[in-house]
Parts: sequence; structure tokens; C-alpha cells
Amino acid sequence: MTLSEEDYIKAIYHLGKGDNTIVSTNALAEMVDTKPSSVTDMVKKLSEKGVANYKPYKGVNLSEYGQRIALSLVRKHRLWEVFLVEKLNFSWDEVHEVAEQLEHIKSEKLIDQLDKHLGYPEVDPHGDPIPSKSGEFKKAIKKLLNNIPIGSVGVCVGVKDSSPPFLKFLDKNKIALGDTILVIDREEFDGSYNIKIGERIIHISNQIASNLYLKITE
Amino acid sequence: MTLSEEDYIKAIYHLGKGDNTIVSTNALAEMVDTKPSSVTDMVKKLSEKGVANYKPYKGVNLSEYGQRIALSLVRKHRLWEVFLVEKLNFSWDEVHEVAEQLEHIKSEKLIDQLDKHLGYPEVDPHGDPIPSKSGEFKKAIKKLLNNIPIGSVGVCVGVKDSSPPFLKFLDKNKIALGDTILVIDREEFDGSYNIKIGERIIHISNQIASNLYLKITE
DNA sequence: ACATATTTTTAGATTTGTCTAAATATTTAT
DNA sequence: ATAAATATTTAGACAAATCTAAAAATATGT
Repeated sequence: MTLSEEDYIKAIYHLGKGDNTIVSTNALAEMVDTKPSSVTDMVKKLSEKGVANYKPYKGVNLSEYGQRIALSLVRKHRLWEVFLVEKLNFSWDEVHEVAEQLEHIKSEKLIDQLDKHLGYPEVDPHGDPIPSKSGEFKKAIKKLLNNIPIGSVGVCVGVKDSSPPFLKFLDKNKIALGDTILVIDREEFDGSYNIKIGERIIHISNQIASNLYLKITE
Repeated sequence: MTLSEEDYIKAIYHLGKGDNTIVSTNALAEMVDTKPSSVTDMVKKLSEKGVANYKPYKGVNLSEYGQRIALSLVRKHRLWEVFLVEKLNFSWDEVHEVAEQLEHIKSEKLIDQLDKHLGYPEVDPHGDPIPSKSGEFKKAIKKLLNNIPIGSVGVCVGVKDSSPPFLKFLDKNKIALGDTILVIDREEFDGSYNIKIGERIIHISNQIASNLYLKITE
């Protein structure tokens, strides 16, 4: 597989939402940052190679084989992310771009040994699960704050909405990625929450809560 | 720089023997495993980019800028080799192919942190020096056995001649990469050597000695 | 259901890095 | 010094991945 092919496979996988939904040409084009006409060409090729199922005007899908490739890429990507954060002191938000390159390195031994070196981690720094060598998946450990039981503790590992106003709000309230958060209680009336960050207790609306991802630790 | 361009730069660098000798089109073609006509095209491009100095029918050279790029690639390659051997239990002879891929990863922070993680190593597993971030070089620590003072101890890190007969000889005499070798003495008459490997003392001809690289440790 | 808007595909061009075959320059041998 | 051998470059073609512009199919609104 070439670099480009692998990028398309990953994009089809991620847009397919895990259940291998059929993906539209336009959505793919946006994902891989190219034009729809280029996507058409590529998905035809992937189809001929047995990696994807493409039906003109209907969309694309990964074949069994394509899914195996996608999972292996996701596995590599996430293992490298763990490596960067745990061993090389990268922060949370710096890892993606580099992992995007590292995931294309071809060496089975490299990934096996990296996995071992990292102590066989089950999730990446964003709380997303790492597929096993054979392609099995644990359930995601990251959840939106409003889906977490009262009393839980978690680390803030991501945001759903990454628009400037929301990020500005987080900044103003000193909520940052990597912070440990305790969910104190929830207001019946409006679904707002009280949460504890370090020694501070903060009140946040349900809308805020439903855009903050936590990796649960207790 | 693209992958290909970087491969050519490295090839020009290595064929230039450190002193930036002018390199012939044919030699380059052999090194990067392509045809001379392709080399001509590429070196023209590198020349236009200010990376190399190319004179038709005469050969190519790296510019100052090209040398900086080459040294950075060599640095990356060798740091990754150290990583593979020290952290991921790769053996000596498995690292090259993988490092060849890893050296193209673009991230300054990645390399700085890797260097730190590895404890700022000065040589790679073959005894070749690792250029500093600014491009400075220590002298090579690997030497041919026949250029080493009597009484020295070193680790076998490579062979000059890698032909089957020679490798077969080494195998038969249980001389392997990674072995620690003591140079006991040298015979005046024919330049042959007595060396100690583990508890065994072996007699080797001068020709053998002049094809074994050691990384000196005492 | 029809016209309009959107999405997708096709056709043809472009760029990068490569190739083959032929032409040209350089080197070597006598 | 000249012929033969070798090395290098040029010219033209090709495959991969992309693009633009135009055509075709599908979806949408009233």
C-alpha cells in the first residue's frame, strides 16, 4: 500500500464510524483534503485491489481485507501516540501530526516491540482504545462528561466542539487538557454540573459538559 | 524535501566520503538503485533547488545547504538505530531497513526528545558517530582490527567484506557481531593475530583482521 | 412530477519520478 | 591521435496521484 492509499483507507474507516457505513465521495474528499474527482479515481483503484467496495454514485466501504489494514493503521497510530507522550514528553495535542507520519512505517517487529516497550497499553493518550494485533478492540474509555456517573474522576482528554468560542471559554475557566476532573453533582433543573479541578470547584452548563471528553480513572 | 530527494541527498553524501568529493552519475544510480538517466534528472532538480552543485558530464556535489540536510538525515538514521537496538531489542543487523524509513519522519521535537531519551549517544550500534544537532561530528570509533593497538578490547560491530565465504568463515569460528574481542598479539612474520573471544583464543590471518570492524571499548 | 440544486463521474491536463532508446561526450587503449 | 569502449545526457513515454471543467446522475423543493 502506498502512503496515499493508506490515507484513504484510514479516512474511509473513520468516516465509516466503526460499523463500516458507506461513505460519500464528498465526505472522503474533505477528509483527505482533495477534490471529489480524485477520490473517485482512488476508490476505483482500491476497489480493484480488493480493499474497498465501491458502487458508482452510491459510495464506498472497506472490505474485510481493508478493515484489517485500517485497524493495523489505527493500532500503529495510537501506539506511537502513547510512545510520544509517555517516553518523549510530548503533550497531548502535539502527537497527532507526528503519529500521522509514524503510522506508515512498515515493520511488524517494530510495532510488536514498541507495544511491549510501552507495556501493552490499552488506550492512547486521548482515551481511544488501541486495537490488538489481531484487530480486537476494547470499548472506548473516553466519555462525554454528561455521560459519566456522579462521583467519577477522569482526565480531560478532548473536546467534541473545537470552535474558538468554546476553547476560549475553557481557557477563561482554566480547564485544560490533561486536567483531572471530579464530577461532584448534577442539577436536576437544567442539567448543569459542579465539577472540581484541582482545588477549584466550577459550575458548568449541560452544553459545556456535553462537549468535554474525559478518560475515566475512578 | 520529498522522500526521493532525501534518498539522493544521502547517497551523494555517502559517496562523497565525508569530504564532499564529486560523485559520478553512474555511482549514484547504483546507490539509489535506479537508471543513470533518472539520476541526471534528479540532480538537475537538486541543483536548481540549491541543494547540490551539478556540472554536466562532471558529477555532483552537495552545497552547504545540502550537507546540512544530509547530516540531519544521518543523525536521524543513527539515533533511530540506537533506539531500535537499546529500547526495542532489535539486533545489530535488523535495524538498517527500519531506520531507513524512520529517518524521513519530519519533526524537530521528535528528534530532540529521542536524543534525550537515549541519553545523547555519540555512536550508533555499528560504531559510527552521530552528528550533533548543529552538524558536528566525532571521529569514527569503529576501526578495522588490524588498525587497533595490541591489548585493546572492542565489540565486533561490522565487516568490511560481506561476501559469503568470509561470513561463512566467521560463522565457523563463532565470531559474531556483538562479540567482545581482546587483541592479544600480532605475529611479525605474516601480520596474523591472536584474539580472545569469551574464553576462546583464536588465531586469524591479517586478511581476516583487516575485514573486521571493532568499536573500541578499552 | 418537474425544475433546480447538489453530488458524482468523466475527460483531459499536470507534476513527480521513473523508464527505454538514441545521441553525445568523455575516457581508454593501441 | 584515433578508434573503441564507457559514461552521460536528451528526448519521448509511462504510471501515480492530483487538478479543472464539463457532463451525467441523484436528490430536493414546491
